[in-house]
Order: sequence, then C-alpha cells, then structure tokens
Amino acid sequence: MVNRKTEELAANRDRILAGAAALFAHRGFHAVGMSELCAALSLSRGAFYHYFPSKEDLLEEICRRYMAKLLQQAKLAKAEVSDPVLRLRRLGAELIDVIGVHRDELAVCFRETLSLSDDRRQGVLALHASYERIWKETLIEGEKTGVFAPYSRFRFKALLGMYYYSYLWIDPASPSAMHQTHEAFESILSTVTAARPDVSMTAR
Amino acid sequence: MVNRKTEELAANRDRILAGAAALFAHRGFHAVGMSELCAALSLSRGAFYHYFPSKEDLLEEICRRYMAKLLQQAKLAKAEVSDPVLRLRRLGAELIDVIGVHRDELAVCFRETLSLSDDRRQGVLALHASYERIWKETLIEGEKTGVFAPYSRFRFKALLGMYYYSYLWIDPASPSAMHQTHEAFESILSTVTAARPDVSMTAR
DNA sequence: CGCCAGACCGACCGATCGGTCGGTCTAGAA
DNA sequence: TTCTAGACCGACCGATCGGTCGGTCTGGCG
Repeated sequence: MVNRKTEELAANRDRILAGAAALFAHRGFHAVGMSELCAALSLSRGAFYHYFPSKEDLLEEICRRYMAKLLQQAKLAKAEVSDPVLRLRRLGAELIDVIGVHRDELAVCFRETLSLSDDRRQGVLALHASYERIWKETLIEGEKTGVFAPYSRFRFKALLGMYYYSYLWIDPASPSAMHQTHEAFESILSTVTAARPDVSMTAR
Repeated sequence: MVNRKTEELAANRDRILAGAAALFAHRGFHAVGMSELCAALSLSRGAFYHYFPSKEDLLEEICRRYMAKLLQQAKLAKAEVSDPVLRLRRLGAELIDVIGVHRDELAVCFRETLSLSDDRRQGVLALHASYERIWKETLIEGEKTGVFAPYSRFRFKALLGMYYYSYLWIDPASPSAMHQTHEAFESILSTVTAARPDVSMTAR
C-alpha cells in the first residue's frame, strides 16, 4: 500500500527531525557535522539524503514546523476567545506548554534561525512575525476595552522575550515546576498588562 | 618604549575583538571562517594568529570580557546601594545600558557561549552565575525587609530573561527609544517584584 | 651602519565539511 | 518467478575549515 509507505517515510523524517533538533539545540547547527548527526541517528550518510535534500532543509523544517505550530495555536485562540484578558492568558499558557514539550525544537527556532540562508530565513521570520502580531492585536484590543494599559511596543517585546528565553531553564520533567512556571508567568502577564489607575488618583 | 608597544597591541586586539563580535553576532561563530573574519578586518590570516592563539580564544575573550563587565558593575551596585529597591533598579538600568552599548558583544555572550569547549564554557558560565546571584540576593533581601514579594525562582528567571532577550530588538541609535526601554523595564520590574497586599485584604 | 625583535605575510597543511553517486538489497507487484 | 521501485549504503568529491611556518619587512637601538 502506498499509504503505508508514505507513513513510514514520514515517521522516519520525524525521527530524524527530533534527533537533529536535540543535537542542534545542544551544540549548534554548524557545530554538528553530517557524520556526527548520522551516527547519532544510526543512519548512513547516504540514507539521510534519501529523506532530506540537504542539511539546511532539515534546519528549515524544524524552524518552520514549530513556528507554524505556535502560529496555528494562536490563530485558534484568536478565533475561539474574544475576551482579550482570557485570550492573552491562553496565548501565554500555550507558549509555555509548547516550549516545555518541544524545548529542543524551540531552542533551534529561537537561536539557529540566523543559520538559514536569506530567503529561507525570511519565510521563518514571517511566521514568527504573524505569531507576534496576534499577541500585539490582543494587547491593543484590551487597551480599547479598557482592561489593559495603553499599548507599548517596549512592554510587548519585554513580555515576549520573557517567554522566549524560558527555553533555557524551563524543566518539563517536573510537573510541579511546570505548574509554578505557568503561575509565575500568568501572574506577571496580568500585573504588567493590567490597566492601572492613574497614580495621582491612588495617591488620593 | 615598551609601554607604547603594548598599548598598540592592546588596541589592535580590541579592534579585532569588536569586528569579530559584530560578525559572530550576525552570522554565528561557526558560520564565520577565518578567511572571512580576516578579510573583514583587513588582516592577513598570519597577522591574526599574531594577536590571538586561536579562533576559540577570540570567542572566549569576548564572552569573558563582557560577562566580567556586567559582574563588576553588579558588585559595585551591591557595594554602593544598600536599599534593595534602588539596587535592583540600578542593576536593571545598567544591564539595559550595557546591552545597548555593546549589543553585538552581548549577543555573542548570550548565544554563542555553547560554542566554547567544555572547560572554557565553564569559566564563562561561572561569571554569569555570579552575576545572577547578585540579582537573586537583592530580591531575597527585599523580601526580608518586606518591600518585595516572596522570592520565586520562576519570577527571577522570567525577569532576567526579559532583559537578556532585549539584545534582539533594542535600538541604541535612538535615544528616545532607549529612554522608553528603560522606563518600560523599570515599570515592569517594580510592579512584578513589589510586595502585594494579600488578595483577601484588598478585596475587603 | 649592523643587528634584532616583532609585526605581518600568504602558501601550505591535514582534517573535515556538506553533498554525490554507482551500486546492493529487499518487499511487493505482476 | 521475475521485475521493479525505493530504502539504504559508504567510498569518494571538491571546497573549505582552523592552524602552521618559513620568510620578509621595518623601526629603533648600540
């Protein structure tokens, strides 16, 4: 059956993608040679090129796949949740979850995108930009309905950076640590974005 | 004069360090070859090895130098400012300043440390750990005096990540953007770390 | 002047890079 | 049983990697 064949091929590609992501995340794309990569996957060098046209295609697919996953989740959140507060909370929680589950892959997305050739990088960055735009739109919606403080590009970048950087210390092996991570980020997110009463008012 | 000679040598080393940092920051350590590096610096390959024993020494010195700079500033802040709130504010402001002034170098510190061999990386990471320890101690001091919320490792990591990640979008060329960046980060820092009254109390 | 230290040069080195290609093997179709 | 598609192999390719080394040039000192 043709279907069966394509399934096996896809499964092998997935296995390669996962192994390569782990290697690239820990040692860097350019630092990992084809020999080392294939040895780690118990694959001959010839076999690798049966599944991927080049080493760079491999990197591109890792970046595209997980940036696309984030974007897809965000689009769904936008479609399903109209309240900006709840939607932002969901965006944050899902971002933490994806980083926890696919830490190596996201590390590659965040750190190795610049190893792509210009045109390939453009495509990945476009996905990234679309993803961030959904956060931005949500912040602006909340500003308009008065639940969020006025939009600030700097606060926006700071918040996202806080999430992105977590791939370096997040601990998906410990459920309680993941729980606390979610709590900490949600707390920060709400206090930072909340519309604050005018200082002169609180000071009476 | 010997002094004169050593000054010139140090100046040339600085020039190489700065040029290499710019290249490494934009294209990655392993992606930049010695030929390209030397061409960009108008240096022969032989001349480079007159100033540095190896390419990796170059990377190590960039990482060490700027992590040491951060650490030194932080130690000074700790010695000079006893109030945890003011000290934390200073730590944040200085971190932003260093990232703004030495964006390429800090990018190399944050992204290419893993390209160092094991023992060299250990040294750099030790500096980094010492630096972060000063932030952590400050947060804990503030907790004890009641001005900060109880210490949380996750909030601590989130805050630092927010600062670190800024090397990707900060714009040192625009003074007004830098000013707004400082304001945004200081605002976030104070609201996130502030000791909050118990929820049940505010709810009356 | 002769001399020397050290700045600087670039052809050259072995190793490894990413990638190729002629070929073998095998499961399933015919 | 024969035939074929495609999974898989590894020796091999030219290019480039980081690094070396014998040598040239030059400013300053005795």
